[in-house]
Amino acid sequence: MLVKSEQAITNADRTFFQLRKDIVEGIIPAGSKLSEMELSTKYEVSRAVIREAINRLATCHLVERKANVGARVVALSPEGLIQLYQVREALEGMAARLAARYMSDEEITDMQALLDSHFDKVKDGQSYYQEAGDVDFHYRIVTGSKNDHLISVLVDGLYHLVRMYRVQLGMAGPRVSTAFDEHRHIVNAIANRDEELAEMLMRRHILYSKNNIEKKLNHG
Amino acid sequence: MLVKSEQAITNADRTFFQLRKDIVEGIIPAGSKLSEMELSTKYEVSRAVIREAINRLATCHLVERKANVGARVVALSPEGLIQLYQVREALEGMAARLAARYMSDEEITDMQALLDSHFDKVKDGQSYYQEAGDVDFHYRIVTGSKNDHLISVLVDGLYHLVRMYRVQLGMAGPRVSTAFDEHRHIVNAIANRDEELAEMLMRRHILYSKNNIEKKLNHG
DNA sequence: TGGGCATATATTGTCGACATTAGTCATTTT
DNA sequence: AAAATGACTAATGTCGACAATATATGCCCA
Repeated sequence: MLVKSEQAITNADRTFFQLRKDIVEGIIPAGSKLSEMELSTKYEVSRAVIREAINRLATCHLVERKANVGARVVALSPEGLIQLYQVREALEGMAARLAARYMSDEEITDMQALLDSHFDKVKDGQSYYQEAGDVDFHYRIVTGSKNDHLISVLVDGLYHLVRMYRVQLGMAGPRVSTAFDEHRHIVNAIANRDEELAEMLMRRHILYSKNNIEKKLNHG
Repeated sequence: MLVKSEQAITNADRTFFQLRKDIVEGIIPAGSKLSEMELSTKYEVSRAVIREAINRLATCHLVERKANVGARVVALSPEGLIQLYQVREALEGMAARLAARYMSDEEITDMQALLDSHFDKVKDGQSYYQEAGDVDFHYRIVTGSKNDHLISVLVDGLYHLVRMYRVQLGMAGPRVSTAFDEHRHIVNAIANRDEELAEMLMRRHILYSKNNIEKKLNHG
């Protein structure tokens, strides 16, 4: 897994990261109320830093805040999941297109190597790396787009919500081998600088993921 | 112009809206530093509300903040503009697709009427309404997508940056009549529930806009 | 008994003061 | 003389207390 450049400088940073982690992993239940006083005692910081952390979480769409009332952790719903994947399809499709245009040959080579190593690990049945591998792949494509807005919206925002759904609804996969083939085809399109195909394949890849998760939501 | 549902409840809200307005309209110059103390005296509120307002502006990508250093208004650049329109193309294309799927017949009828009224005004040469009409049209499509993420990212975030570029680089149009035809075609596609066409036309519409603005940037 | 109003309480919003950090400038040392 | 180091300054980060608001409680009245 890539080491994120998110480095906690200030207390507000640390508290924000910790709160986000606890929300994504369900330690703080979805839909629950966030009391500033309560959290400030629990995390041993002042209310000001809690407030800042909550405000940041609100911009990630991980909590919803109402003036003079307070903040609640978002509720997970099938509609929310569908909307999330609709946006992912649009943004990551564009990211793949831009990656095909802007990624350097070296970046592409690295990504191919990354895919090879992931393939070996998955072949050996190391299911632990499945999600990490998937995250890594999408992360590379997005950063390869060289588009700051795209990167920020996806990496700082949507991906945490995606992970929250995965963790709390227990979506570990499978769909591993087929997803790997799809990743390969996308990388090939990018290596061939075929923007059109890269975008189309990425959009279908995300559509398939959505359908897979929806199926689990309904039948599982 | 639609009345936005953004209602200022708290002082931080008011200060945030005011600051955003002043930044978008260039009253606070692009690239300039935002001093918390200075602003707190200027806007007659405490540093805490200024801090919250600045944090919110940072999530809109209107200012950039560095820990222990401060915040600066974003700098306008051709690359930034291109990146902005790349994201718009992806998101509004998807919005048009979803609008074709989810908008009610009544909403579509209203939108057609809106377009008619805009056409009359533009035909009479009321150039004042050109930008307002364009904003209105895109706003309807986005909200018609019924996708909260899409709506939030575009309406609360990117559109203000778009307006900042328009205002400060003096992009009033023309391209009015041709843009109107494009709007018509998009609405027709939505009325026909043709998702594929609606997305494609919207993406081309935004691409044309980008090319138009780029041309002005280079030759004007 | 049920509804509406006033009070009470607990939470959020706001503020000014203190702590900490980054940047600047002068001094010192090689 | 140039570079490094140290204190100084001015900004941001953090805190606890006060003010304003929303919700809950209980009382009064129809």
